[in-house]
Amino acid sequence: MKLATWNVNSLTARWGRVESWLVEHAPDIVLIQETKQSDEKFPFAPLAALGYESAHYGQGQWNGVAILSRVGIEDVRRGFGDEDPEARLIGATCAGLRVYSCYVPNGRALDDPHYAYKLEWLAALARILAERDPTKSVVVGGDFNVAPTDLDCYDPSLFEGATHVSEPERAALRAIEATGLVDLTRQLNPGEPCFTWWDYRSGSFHRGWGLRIDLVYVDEVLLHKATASYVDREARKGEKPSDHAPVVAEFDL
DNA sequence: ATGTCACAGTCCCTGTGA
Repeated sequence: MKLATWNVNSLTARWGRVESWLVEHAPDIVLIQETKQSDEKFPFAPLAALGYESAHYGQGQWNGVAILSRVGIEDVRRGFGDEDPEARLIGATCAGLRVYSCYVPNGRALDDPHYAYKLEWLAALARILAERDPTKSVVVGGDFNVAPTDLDCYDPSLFEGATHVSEPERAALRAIEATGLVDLTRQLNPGEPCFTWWDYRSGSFHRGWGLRIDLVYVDEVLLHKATASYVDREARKGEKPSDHAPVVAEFDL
């Protein structure tokens, strides 16, 4: 079973690249972030032609998350509950696995109200994961907008006082891990940076100025069934790429 | 620390968000 997570930075702008990537890599389950589409614009039919059922939580101009599955999609949950101001979380059950696609708020700056919203959002995610059905394996993937450790940042000295690396954000990730989850890409690639995002500006990708902020959390059962987790840097190259590369996880179920 | 990209509306430029 092959699962991928990818912040596409507008599915409208990225459709051609996403379609060819799905054909080439043939993942079974795909977690998408930043579709930047309403549900009306989401390409349900073209995805169905590729063999994927889809669930989308769209907002329009900003945010928007989706799950694509070739192995069934049931019990879709959009957001945390009744007072979700932004479309950043969708969950579904695919082939018996509970999967979540997450687009964690950026935070903008440590003194910005959006940073407090980011921490509250991560705490809400930890709460629903703590309350999950413990008999069902879970995958929580997406753009977390947090580099879990300094290894996940190309130059920590440039990020002092910035978002994405602050201690409260990292503690919020540890609270998610404390519900029984493991950062799969890091677990399978100890010591390797495995960056997933590079700023469009300044030729960051070619200079290696990246962060690892797109993460795949799995429970212990799935950890032991995992055979690989890697970043497809090829998808960050060429014409009109997203600023994020897909992260892939493979399991022998 | 910025040599970019995508979006919508003010609509072929500008402000916002990343």
